[in-house]
Amino acid sequence: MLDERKAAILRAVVEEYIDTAQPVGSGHVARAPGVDVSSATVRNEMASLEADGYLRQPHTSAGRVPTEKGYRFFVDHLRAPARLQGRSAEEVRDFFARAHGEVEHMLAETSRLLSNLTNLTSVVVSPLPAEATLRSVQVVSLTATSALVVAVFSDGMVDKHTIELPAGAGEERLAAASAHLTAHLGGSRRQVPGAVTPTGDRATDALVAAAVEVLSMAPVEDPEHVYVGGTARMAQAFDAIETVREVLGILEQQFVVVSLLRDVIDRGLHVAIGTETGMAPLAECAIVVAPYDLEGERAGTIGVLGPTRMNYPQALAAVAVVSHRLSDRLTEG
Amino acid sequence: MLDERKAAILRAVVEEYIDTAQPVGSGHVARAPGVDVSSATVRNEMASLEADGYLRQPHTSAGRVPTEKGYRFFVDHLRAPARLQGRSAEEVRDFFARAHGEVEHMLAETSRLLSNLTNLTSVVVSPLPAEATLRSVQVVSLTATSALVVAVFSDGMVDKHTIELPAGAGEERLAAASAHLTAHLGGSRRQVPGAVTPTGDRATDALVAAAVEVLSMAPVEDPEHVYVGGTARMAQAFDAIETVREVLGILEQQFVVVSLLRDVIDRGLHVAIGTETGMAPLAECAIVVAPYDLEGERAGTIGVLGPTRMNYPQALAAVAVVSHRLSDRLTEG
DNA sequence: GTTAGCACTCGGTACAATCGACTGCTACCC
DNA sequence: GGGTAGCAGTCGATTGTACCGAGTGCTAAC
Repeated sequence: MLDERKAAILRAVVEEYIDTAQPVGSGHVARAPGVDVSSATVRNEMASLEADGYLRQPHTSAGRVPTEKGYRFFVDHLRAPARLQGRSAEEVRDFFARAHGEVEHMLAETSRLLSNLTNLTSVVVSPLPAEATLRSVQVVSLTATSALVVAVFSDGMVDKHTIELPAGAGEERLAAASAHLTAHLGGSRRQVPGAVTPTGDRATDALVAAAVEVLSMAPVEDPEHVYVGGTARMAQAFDAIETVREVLGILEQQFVVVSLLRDVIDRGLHVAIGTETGMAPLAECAIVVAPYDLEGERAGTIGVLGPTRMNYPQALAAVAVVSHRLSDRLTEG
Repeated sequence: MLDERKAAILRAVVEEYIDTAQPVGSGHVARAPGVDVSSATVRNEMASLEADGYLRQPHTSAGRVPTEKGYRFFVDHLRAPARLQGRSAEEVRDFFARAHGEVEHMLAETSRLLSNLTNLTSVVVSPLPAEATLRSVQVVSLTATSALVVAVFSDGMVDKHTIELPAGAGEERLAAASAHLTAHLGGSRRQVPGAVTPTGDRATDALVAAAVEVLSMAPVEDPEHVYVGGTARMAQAFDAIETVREVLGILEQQFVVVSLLRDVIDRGLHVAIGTETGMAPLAECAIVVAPYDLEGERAGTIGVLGPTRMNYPQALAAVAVVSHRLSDRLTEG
């Protein structure tokens, strides 16, 4: 553990570096509020902090830069939980006041909001629909030989799958199949049972079986949705174009992004810094995440992604407030 | 119009520049196949091409670089319509052979395919559903006070909207409303009429009216979908990070992207180069687009976006082949 | 009309000198 | 003993200079 003075110096270095992106010298730190010693003393302490792995010197005769360990200490020992700035708080309030429409639409907009608030790239993962129950199944003919199986879940999600129409399936059979499916599958979870009791009518049963088949393989087809916003801000954060390219490459792989966020949450973290993310291309990035609830249950995750020298207090505050408000909005609306 | 020799020289400059991204000198051009004159002659011709605005000199003692006008001439006078490379053609065939699932899913995958084929950023705009007719409307209760209105269209698209449930709307009323809505709206276009003949039952009519209201304002809520893929490749194309940032900023505004593509198509173009795109931040970009059909009607648009020095023959071939195959797949499947 | 040859231009690179923002260390002070 | 002032030293960044080479325009010869 660091004594109070070392902590204050480390804090000053991190804050200054976040602000300027330049190595921080002892002079600047000595001038910082909360540090009331001379630059010489600061130098001694910084040498000690470097020995302990909190700081790093890009080269002799340069200032210090925080290491991952340094950032980690910084976020673990933030003074106040940090409220959102006046303007930003207002923006969030306005947003949720006029938020409306379907869940998907709102999540997409939320991603935009987060990105605007933090000036970082944002990620919103849609709810894991494990908790939702099936409310209705409808088979609607499209052409003479194909139909659409539409399943409505209690959380407002809709799954759809095209099927080939078995021969001899008239409108009345479609209606019968729809009614039968809704009656027998209604209330079940996303994982639909593999078979349903027969209706007695041969052609209807063929329809029902086809519908059940596509419904039961739903999870493969339709993974959780990810809304990524503000990728352009990634290009501002780094001046090495190669880094930008790598990070964008990661962001394009939705599956990777989802498991990244889930992984961080599962480890009980709110912040993952550099290699803590477990992904090599994100060595120079950090993510700040928070889960959001739907009807009291953990549903999805929101987060922001930026350079390790992001403004952590601001990002934490934004993510926390938005996840909170989003939870409220989703369960009440 | 350019004589044959000037055209050959211009072509050589463009091809070399696309390949190397370096200003092209007279020596390289003289050595190019199809140009059988000395470098001195090439110099004279290049000076003339520069005077006519086809080429540009970054500085006095540098080689030449094509201008927008130069690229334009190049694409307008391509020798062969250019088939796709062996490997790529195979990739496209494989893709459409195993393509399956819903339209949305296929379009998203198509975007990935295009991006892989061309090594550029790709854009796929989903079909304008003007031609689709309404097949079924279903009102499904979610909670005690809210329900979901699910509309199924003949092209397999599904619209959904949550509504507040009027008091006293039991399951049987929901069913009645669903049946009534399907009966009276079935066959209509995306633009739903503002009112429907009453059923005679007060509570059911309230439900029907609420459903019709959200359905008729559908276009505002749910604009055409855009699938953008391979944004990471944008970061490879430019070394000025500022350019990357601006272009990514554009790509995040779905509405802008949609109207950009539509605008190009409407002008009867397949390629828009630099300022031809009409967007200042895309001054260093070019786009190659093609419409695709659904049941014989123009439906949506696909395209690629890259630097003005992209490989036009390859991009044109890829976009053409993919749009063609996609049209086939959509109308047959 | 084409081409060889030549003088000239100018960006890029390599190298040296200088500058300045740092550091570590030592000596001194309370 | 802990804190501090002062000083010598380090090293990236900047500036200046010389040079190289790719490429040009022009002229004279074929």
